[in-house]
Amino acid sequence: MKDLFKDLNEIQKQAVSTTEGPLMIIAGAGSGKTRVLTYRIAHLIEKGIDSFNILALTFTNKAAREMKERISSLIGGTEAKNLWMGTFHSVFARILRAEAHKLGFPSNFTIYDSQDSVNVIKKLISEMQLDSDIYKPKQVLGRISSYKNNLITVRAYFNNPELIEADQAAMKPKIGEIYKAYVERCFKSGAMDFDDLLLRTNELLTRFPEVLAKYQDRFRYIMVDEYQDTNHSQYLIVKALASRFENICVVGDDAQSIYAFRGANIRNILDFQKDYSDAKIIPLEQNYRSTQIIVEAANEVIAKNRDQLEKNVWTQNNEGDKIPLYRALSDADEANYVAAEIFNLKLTQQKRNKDFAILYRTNAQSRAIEEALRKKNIAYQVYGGLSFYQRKEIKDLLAYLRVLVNPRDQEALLRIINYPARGIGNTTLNKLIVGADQQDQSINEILENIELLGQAIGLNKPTIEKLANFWTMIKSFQVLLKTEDVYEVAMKVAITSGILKTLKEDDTPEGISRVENVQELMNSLQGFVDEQRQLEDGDPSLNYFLENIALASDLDNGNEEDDKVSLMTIHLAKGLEFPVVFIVGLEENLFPSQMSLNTRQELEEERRLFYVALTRAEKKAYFTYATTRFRWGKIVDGEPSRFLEEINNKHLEILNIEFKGSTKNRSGLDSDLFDGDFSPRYPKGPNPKYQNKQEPPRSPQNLKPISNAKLTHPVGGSLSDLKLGDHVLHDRFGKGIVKSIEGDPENAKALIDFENEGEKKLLLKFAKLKILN
DNA sequence: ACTGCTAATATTTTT
DNA sequence: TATTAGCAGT
Repeated sequence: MKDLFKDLNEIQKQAVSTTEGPLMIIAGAGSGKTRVLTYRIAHLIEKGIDSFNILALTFTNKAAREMKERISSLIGGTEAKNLWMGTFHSVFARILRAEAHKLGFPSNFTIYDSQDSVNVIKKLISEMQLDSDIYKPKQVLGRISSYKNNLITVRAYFNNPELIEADQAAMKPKIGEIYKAYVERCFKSGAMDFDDLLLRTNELLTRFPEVLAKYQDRFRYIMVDEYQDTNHSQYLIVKALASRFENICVVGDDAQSIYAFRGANIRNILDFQKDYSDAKIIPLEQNYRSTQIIVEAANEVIAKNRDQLEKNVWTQNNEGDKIPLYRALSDADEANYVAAEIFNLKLTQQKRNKDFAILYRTNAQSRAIEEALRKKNIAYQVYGGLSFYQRKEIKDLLAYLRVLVNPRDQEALLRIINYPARGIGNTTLNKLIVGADQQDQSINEILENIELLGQAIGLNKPTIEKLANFWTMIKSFQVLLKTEDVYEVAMKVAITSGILKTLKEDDTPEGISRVENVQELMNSLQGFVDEQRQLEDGDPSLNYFLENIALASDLDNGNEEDDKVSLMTIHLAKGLEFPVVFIVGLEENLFPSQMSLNTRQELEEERRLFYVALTRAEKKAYFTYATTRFRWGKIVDGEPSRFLEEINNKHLEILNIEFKGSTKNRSGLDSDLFDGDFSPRYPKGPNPKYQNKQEPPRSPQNLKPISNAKLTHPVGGSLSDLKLGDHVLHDRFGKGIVKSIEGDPENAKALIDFENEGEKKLLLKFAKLKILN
């Protein structure tokens, strides 16, 4: 235990020690927000508040994990054990599992990701014989999502003439019908989508006062991070839970609100004082992260926004380097510049790969950069984009696992019923779907009794046979699940179902990488089982594994120890910091995005996004833009982003152009603005015409990012002579010291204090520990 | 019922 | 441009 207050400045101390009553902390970029939150929780626990009574909601699972670790290393011991900390989605998914039966859901309900949702909608649209050109599944889902986030249920929708008229005016009068069918289908499948996790929580808390009372009583101290990015649904949950004790602390920065597109409502933070009239407001304005130049440049840009709270972010840090601005001839040239610069800084300033981040507006921009980094042999990690768990081969295998847990999950069932091909075609499927509908049963129930019901719904003998075989196989997996661990079952599924065999038949590079991906999934299952078993309160169930991956973000999959350059969208970079940050693609119509140029609000969100990007940098930031770029398969011309002009030139180091910052004349084909004088400091990229000819074959390493679980073998042999004070090494948690050992030799547990992860109780039987002495 | 081709679609951001 | 879904032919 240490003196919590000595690491804090005066204002931070106030924020930490104000524990009672509503509190809003307006935390400017880099002002030590995470530190304040962790210290505040540690302080609460030290004061004697049971960690059981504390709820902390974060924006990513990664943030939650890191904070929890920091808290336990601050206060030591296991006092923080009962602390609930996680994203809205994961915390309330857990609560919903416990209470699901009240809402008519099974407790092992499936969580649909957006892909699943779109697929369901697509099927519904075709079942309803609607034109999918008018009802674009993605758009429809977006519409439904925004209803849900604003707590407009199906019934509320049909009671609201304005909404109906709006959809009619948009020539989409059937939206309500689709919404209704979608909700019913999800319910029937025992599934919730992302928005449901919040909407159903609201339903739970309003319909069952005793449930509300229970959680109100439990969560006496509530903290919400990134409050500026909460949506209405989240806002109502927080408000309901906090209304009894009103010990609610929200932390946020209106200047960093970047999720309006998915329903985030900046009013939540702007109106906090209206909701809690005795709320205290504490502004954290001193930036500890970035150089003066970075802070000033960021302030200059954000000042152009109209909607914001008054705030003055400042720093005592060094002035730092000016921000280089590089004008590239093409996206390839831009990428080569970035790669060359990283190469140089590594040589001249002993920087490591992981000191660098390259941030872009859209995922598609990573391609060119990846190529340039590969040419220079710089290790990198791309976050986001098509995630590992969205790959087809992975989704297929996961669909099997999902059906084992929740046989009602129709989406998963239909995905695998004829994969690998087993002669169950569309005709059969249609009969099944129609039959299930007529009998008012779900498809799995039909399959359960296929021998009896098969003929009734018009199936012939051989088909019934095939379906029965399929279902017998699924049931055998379910039996296996009772005795074997998740990894064993998944392995069995992959082999018995024929998935592995089918994939292995394809020996093209893509096919090989698919097999590797499945192997990788197996590794991560193995890792999951190992890790959960080692933890005293671990949960190695398949159900928990599936929930974890459904709610995992791509950030959760990186491996901190790897020395790699990070590539990600600016959205993903929120909350992170890096010594050197490249912000690339600073062009009009790209950043700000052309989709955002219609309204002031949208443009202001882009500007906040730029602010977030720039304030990720600690020591040095770089700007680049390209005058031509490959987009939609065409070369398009680009002009420098307006955000560049909003920065005072004295903060920029303009490399290879005459850049007239404040000029308003951006219309001329920039020949008069930027003539000649390309600095020869860096080699030019290849002529865009040729750039795809040389694409090196994608090495498999780059295709399997994700799992950090490597198949490891137990080290060190017998641990029976492990004793107090021993230094040990764990392949996941790192170095630690043995604090205590308990239990009989067969099931001995050891409490180990890890240097970086805090204390953990491990089962020696499973823990792969190496004694270091 | 399966295979291979054509056509459409995508590129704003994601729990 | 790159991927994928849907369709038509066998």
